[in-house]
Amino acid sequence: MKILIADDHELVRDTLIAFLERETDMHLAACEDLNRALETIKKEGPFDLVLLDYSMPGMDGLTGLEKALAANDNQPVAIISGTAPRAIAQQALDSGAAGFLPKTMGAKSLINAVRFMAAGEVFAPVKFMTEVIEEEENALAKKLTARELQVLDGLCRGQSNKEIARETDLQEVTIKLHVKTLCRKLEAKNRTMAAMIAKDAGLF
Amino acid sequence: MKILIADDHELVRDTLIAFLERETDMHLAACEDLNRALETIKKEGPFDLVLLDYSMPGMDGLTGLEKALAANDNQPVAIISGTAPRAIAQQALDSGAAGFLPKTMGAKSLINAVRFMAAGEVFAPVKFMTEVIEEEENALAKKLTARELQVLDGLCRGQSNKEIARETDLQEVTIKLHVKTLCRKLEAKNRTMAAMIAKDAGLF
DNA sequence: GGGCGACCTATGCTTTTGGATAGGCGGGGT
DNA sequence: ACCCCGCCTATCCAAAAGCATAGGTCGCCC
Repeated sequence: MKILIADDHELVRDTLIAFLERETDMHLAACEDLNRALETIKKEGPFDLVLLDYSMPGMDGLTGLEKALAANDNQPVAIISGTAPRAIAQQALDSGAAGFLPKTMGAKSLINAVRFMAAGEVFAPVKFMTEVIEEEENALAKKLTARELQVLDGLCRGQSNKEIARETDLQEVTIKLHVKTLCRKLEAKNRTMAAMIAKDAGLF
Repeated sequence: MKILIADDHELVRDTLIAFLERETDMHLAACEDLNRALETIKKEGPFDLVLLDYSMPGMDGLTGLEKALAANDNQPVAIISGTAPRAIAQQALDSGAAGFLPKTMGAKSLINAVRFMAAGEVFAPVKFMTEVIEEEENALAKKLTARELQVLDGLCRGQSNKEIARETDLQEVTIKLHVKTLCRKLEAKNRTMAAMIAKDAGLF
């Protein structure tokens, strides 16, 4: 099993290699930026798995991923990152990455993840992928008052102002006011867009 | 490493055990329903991983999962199923399951998944979790004509009828018509609800 | 060739939204 | 005490959305 690791932090490369070599029978290669990685892939044939650091010279977001995938005959290429948020992880997977590894992962889990991806499976730590969603919820939710959230919930269920007014025991005009401030705070043009933004943020 | 497998299909139990014993050094136990599984857990102490079939006598949806988690000192308990849809998988993970294994998984991947979960990670096959979304997309999308999808896209971006009309080079009244038929087909009361339904279905 | 469904347009009408402007009430901070 | 802010209400108006009804083209299938 041939694995290529590309990361500009020498420490990360070395520990990763040391650990994988000790615990598995994998054949490892490493380099410190994308261009060298691409060269190595061309020279030493397709790897069973390529690990790319997300913030590494030459990566340019996810275009580096696509280049590596092309170079490696569409064999598994995964992204590894210490800082990238969950949204990047999702994008990476959508772009055909074999997985996404946050550097916060335990070493044992990492080995298993590597085995997984080399076997052709797609891997992403469920914890990481779901945890951060809650953060976003709060980030958006804490900008809104309790009332506004209540009204926003109504919007997301497609209720009219009148219906929301009945449910909240307020006047219809008041709901209009809240809808307007919601649109301002969420930078939405109208109620529908506000509802979509709330939905996108994982709220409700 | 101690693993307990509970499945009412003897064939599944046997092949699983045979495979895991041959490929790993795990100590395996097996039983054919939830009650026996709970007894085994109590008698033979906490397991490093418990695999529960989702449709097995005594499971009663996910309450069986919770019982097993309690019995096993909150050590990893995972759900394995051949038929359960992705929604169940999500619920299971939310309820504290260590993972979700569709029976369609390859044997090699399965071993890795077992290792993973025994190590305390949460596992779910990304392919499975995202694939099914596409099915739903189509189920909804194929009820709609091309035009209607085009209009629905506009709704989801919070556009007004007029804006959609400009983009599609149609009259505003025509957009109104499509919105109406969309609401009928999607069983929505208004444009906002239609947009939310589309979003929920994973469309756009 | 007739029927049917997707698609487009039109008119006329009511309801809902969205926006502006203005004011009252209560709590928290300076 | 004063001001600001969240919250609620009010009135007026214009725009957008929703609904009904009616009619036209086109392609497909029996």
